[in-house]
Amino acid sequence: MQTPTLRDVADAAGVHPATASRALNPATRGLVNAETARRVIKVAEGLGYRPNPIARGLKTAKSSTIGLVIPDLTNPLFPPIVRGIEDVLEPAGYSGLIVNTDNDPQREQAQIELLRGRQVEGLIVATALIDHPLMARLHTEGVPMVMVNRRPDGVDIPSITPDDAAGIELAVQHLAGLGHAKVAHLAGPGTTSTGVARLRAFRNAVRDLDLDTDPELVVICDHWSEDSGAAGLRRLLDRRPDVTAVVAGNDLIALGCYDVFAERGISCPGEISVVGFNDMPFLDKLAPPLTTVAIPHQQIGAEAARLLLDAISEPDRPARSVLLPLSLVVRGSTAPPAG
Amino acid sequence: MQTPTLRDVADAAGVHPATASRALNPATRGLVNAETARRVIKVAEGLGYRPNPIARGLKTAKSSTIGLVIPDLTNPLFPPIVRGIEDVLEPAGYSGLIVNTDNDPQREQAQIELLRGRQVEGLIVATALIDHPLMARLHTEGVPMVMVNRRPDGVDIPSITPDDAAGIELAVQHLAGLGHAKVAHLAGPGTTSTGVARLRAFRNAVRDLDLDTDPELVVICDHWSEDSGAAGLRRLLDRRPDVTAVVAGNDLIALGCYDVFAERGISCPGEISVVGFNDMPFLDKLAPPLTTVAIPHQQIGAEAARLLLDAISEPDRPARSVLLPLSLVVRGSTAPPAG
DNA sequence: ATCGGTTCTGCAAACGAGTGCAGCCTGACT
DNA sequence: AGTCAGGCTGCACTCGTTTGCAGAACCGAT
Repeated sequence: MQTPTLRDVADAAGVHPATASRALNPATRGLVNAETARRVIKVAEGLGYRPNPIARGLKTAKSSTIGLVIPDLTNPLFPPIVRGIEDVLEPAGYSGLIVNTDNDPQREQAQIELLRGRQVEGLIVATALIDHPLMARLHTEGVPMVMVNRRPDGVDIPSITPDDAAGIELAVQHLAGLGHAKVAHLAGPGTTSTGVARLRAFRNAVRDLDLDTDPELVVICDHWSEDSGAAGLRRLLDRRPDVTAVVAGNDLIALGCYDVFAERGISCPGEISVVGFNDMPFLDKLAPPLTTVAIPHQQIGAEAARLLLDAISEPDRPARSVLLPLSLVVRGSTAPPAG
Repeated sequence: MQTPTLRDVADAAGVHPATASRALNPATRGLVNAETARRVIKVAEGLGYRPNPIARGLKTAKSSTIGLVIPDLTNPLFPPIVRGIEDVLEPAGYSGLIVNTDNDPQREQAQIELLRGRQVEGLIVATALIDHPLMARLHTEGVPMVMVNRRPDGVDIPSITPDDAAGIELAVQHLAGLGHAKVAHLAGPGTTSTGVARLRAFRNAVRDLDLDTDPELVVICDHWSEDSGAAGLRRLLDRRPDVTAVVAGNDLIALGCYDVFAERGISCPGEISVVGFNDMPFLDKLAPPLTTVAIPHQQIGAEAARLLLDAISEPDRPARSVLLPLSLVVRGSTAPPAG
């Protein structure tokens, strides 16, 4: 016996499929006699009836599916966010379809095309660039979407981002408090909102705290990756070997620093302190354990999902954006400067 | 203008929808005049026609979707496997739907129910237990599925697993080669195939290499987790404080050992050497970098996806299972025993 | 007894694509 | 010229569910 269909239930209950449909759907249940409804429901349970979402989707033009666009699931930043998203989506009867773009715009476009082909009802996007024509276009086409972690400029799309400025301020204050005066920043790419926001916050912070404002203390990395971080630190050390502390754009960039420390025999935090950003898992097991700015990953995801579900159910509510608070996790990679 | 439908294409091309359908579908294209087909295809491209998979799925009873059942996406072992899977699924026109079970059988059942409700055409399951009635039932019901990483006993389901025995042998040989005689094993739970296979392999290896075979040197951990690993090592040290090397059931258990080392002031690898299993990302950044048995994560996923696609297209081909080769990655957590 | 109004149920038409079957046309062969 | 085969195309139905509309049954009020 195949999985029973609505018609089977209706036949077994002695009613018309339409009535069965109404009885089974909580929203329309009021239209049918309470007694009949009860009977239909009982029969449906007895048969183990599960409505076919494909058929329903065809009729209602809804897929109960939303697309998750991330750069790379393998990046430890994303799994917790994805879980946060799914934990909200699931009780709402939605499922998430994950695609990886590998930060390739071409691939991103293709993947989003694919998602739209699958009739997703909305998009949660973690690949935003500051200048992102594709996102702008989708937005004007009315595709419900929310950005996580990063956001494009000048487009009124709802977003959930960490409070980058506050996070960097926390990091710089911590280092200044330890006595560091020559603090550098390995910034993320200038094409991402997080990259520029953190850089701007860094500049403000060093100025406000009367630290060294030499522009040579800022190096912009090409990617949010270990390798780019390592390359950035090498460049920095070649220009300013006297630097005593580094605020990394994110944890991966900080990990790149560790590689350079090993390579050049620099002791951390003895000679140079490092602060990361994101608080990826297992950072506490590093040598030394990485001091970093912690963002509430799961909460970011959950909040994003909620926002998207809102946007889907009330399409013309104004875009709402949320800035999530974060905290500094002090571990072993920061210490007062030598001497 | 909404996304164009098959009827739109047909109208624009001046043919009947049925003809358009046949022209667009490579499998049936031979039935229509080559010239007509060309024209229809051209028009379809012009309009940006994308077949609606929901409608197609309704008619063909295929969803082009497969379910990925994993314990927890947040566990670093899984993202690479998932990527491997999706990299194969995508070109084949399939998408993966991920669910997390948190190792809760109740939740697992509910999630799988949900996946089946969404008409997935097959399942890739990473949550197998040795005794797993649910999987056995699904298998007899004819649900195409393949197991990754772990497999149930006594059921003829295709699976992709690492060669656990060979891996453990590699680890024990390495330690024996360094001069260790008192090697312990922190085994994973006996409810999982990997747990028992690795334990059995460990027992064989220590016997074959003439090492200490004291059963007290084996501790079975309740879960594949840091905490369980830490608890296991504490128990071990209380019984056999003279142990000089530990083969951990997996990397998380090994990480738990690191916690105990810190807690009790034990130096690694000075006093105790540790070998992990799986080669999760970033293990090389630990202090000390963890020696571990590397499994080809992406390849496991890719192979699993291929096997499943095969099983879907040829349902009564006999189940094929693959044992993937692995290698030992020697890092800093292993050294000759003191003295 | 008639009417108006509920309350419930059934009918039938969708949604977008796939497909067996019938029928058209063309061309070739007798 | 008539027949037949074969190649294309169109018709109409189907997948499982939802939903506007119509009609049945029943109630109370006139």
